[in-house]
Amino acid sequence: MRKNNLEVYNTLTKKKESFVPKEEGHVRMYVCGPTTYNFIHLGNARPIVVFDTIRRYLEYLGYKVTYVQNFTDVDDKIINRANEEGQEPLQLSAKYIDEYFKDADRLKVKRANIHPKVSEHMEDIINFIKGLEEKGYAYEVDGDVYFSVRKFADYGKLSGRSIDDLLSGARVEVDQKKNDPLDFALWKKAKKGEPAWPSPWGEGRPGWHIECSAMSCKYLGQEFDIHGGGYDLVFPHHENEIAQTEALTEAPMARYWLHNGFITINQEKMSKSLGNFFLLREILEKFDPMVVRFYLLSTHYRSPLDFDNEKLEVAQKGLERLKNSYFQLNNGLKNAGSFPNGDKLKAAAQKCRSEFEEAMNDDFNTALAIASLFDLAREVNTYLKETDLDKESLLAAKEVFEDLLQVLGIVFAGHEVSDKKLDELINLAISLRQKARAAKDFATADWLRDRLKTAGVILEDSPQGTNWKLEGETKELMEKIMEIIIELREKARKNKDYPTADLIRDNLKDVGITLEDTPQGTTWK
RNA sequence: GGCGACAUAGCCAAGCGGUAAGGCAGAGGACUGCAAAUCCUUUAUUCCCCGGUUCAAAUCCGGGUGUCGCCUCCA
Repeated sequence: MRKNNLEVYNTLTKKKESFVPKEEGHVRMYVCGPTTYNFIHLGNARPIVVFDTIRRYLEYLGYKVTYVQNFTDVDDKIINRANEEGQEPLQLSAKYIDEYFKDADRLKVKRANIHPKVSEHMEDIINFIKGLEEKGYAYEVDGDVYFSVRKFADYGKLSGRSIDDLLSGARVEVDQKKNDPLDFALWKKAKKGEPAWPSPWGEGRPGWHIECSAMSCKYLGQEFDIHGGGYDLVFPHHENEIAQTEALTEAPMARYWLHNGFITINQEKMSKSLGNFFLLREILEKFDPMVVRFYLLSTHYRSPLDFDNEKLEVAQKGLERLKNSYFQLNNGLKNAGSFPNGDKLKAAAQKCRSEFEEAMNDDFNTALAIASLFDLAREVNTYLKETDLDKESLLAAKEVFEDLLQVLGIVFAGHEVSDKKLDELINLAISLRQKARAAKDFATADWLRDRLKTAGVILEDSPQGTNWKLEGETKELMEKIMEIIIELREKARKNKDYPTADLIRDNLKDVGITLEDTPQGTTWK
């Protein structure tokens, strides 16, 4: 366990507090997940990434984390959508739960320990409501069950409003069935054609808020450590959860309430009702998932984050800088030895780690934490200009780099490989050989054929052109062929045959491969 | 109408009482056969405005102005 003095901003107390879990060394957290009637949009992605990062940092500190994220799979919007599409509601939501995981996986969001669904917790929910009824906090009216808000003295403590404020600002049409306009539904009587479950109050389904109370209680118990979600859940969702849970258990529901700010478009909240939302997968068509993740973490989680393509492009460039540095670091490691010139780098690595931790300890300030990574990248890049590289120092920097990227959930993909690219590369190699043959440079042509053969690409010349066969895995083949092409270009450069060298570089660019000449040799990406 | 948040360079964004991080963009220079990448220098006498507290304020207090959010489903 790392020593820490983590402070988190608690919506409940409206200030930063020292973070102390109820059980030493173990953090229990619950994060409100999506209602699954569509693909997730960027606004949904923010809390997912933010709380995943918080979880990763807690784990980095050495805590055991029990992470629960629910799916709301029984809901009006799901039912409506399913009716429109002539589908079963639960089928529809199951589909979007699948799709949710596809998106979350691409963003490198770790799976929760438990992903409870409403549809699978009817008994827990019903028992919870029964308990409230027994305690006098709930009442039934014609198959509906409501929570008596006025019976719960602390109502409003999370969102900071009084019952009178709520009444004066009420925009809701008063439902005559309720005893009090503020009361909210715990259980809704089934309408015709709706999914319904049997209950002591007849066929019906749960209200929205009760699921989180019942499921968090079931998996995390009383007074769990962190309850998270978007800021728009503070009222009424979380307020109502508190009322239900605390009325029943007579214990605090959660110790720390964390809420992330909104994604905005032109300064306006991105939301389904405004229709100004972007589906995550639309964005992932244009941008690497890691760029999106990096962008989401480049601002403090409680601040609003404005979205447009340009901002993603900036994030992309920034991440690229880190990525270049990280890969050049690995490249430098190949020929590193033991030299006494790495003290500054080692110190920088250590400084980076401590600044990163300090930033994260201050209410998960990822924006500041990322800045420490940029500082390390600069030191690494500077050190890489040395002719003698010290392995131990490079490894120290690499370890910090990797540990911290792991916390952020950023993974740098290695060389992108695909069969299509492999084909293009081989065709390029063949055309280069053809060029040599045309120039009667048979030495080079044969050299190329032999080297390719060793690599697993067998060329066969025929009157119709050159055919080829492959032996081996795509990834290995690509690495080897690149090695050969770079070697070929190196030869040309030595002979000051720059037109050929540049032609090779340009052709590679067309395939989507960029060459970089460094003191340690040429690398590609 | 009630409640709340925020305003920092061309853009994004930290800092939240001790004399303005970081990224992107721009300018100049270095390296390079040319590129790419990288490095160095440079870019806010000042943090929306006006008062106040303090030896000291972007940071605290009061008053404006502007933007946004919640009070209805929302992450």
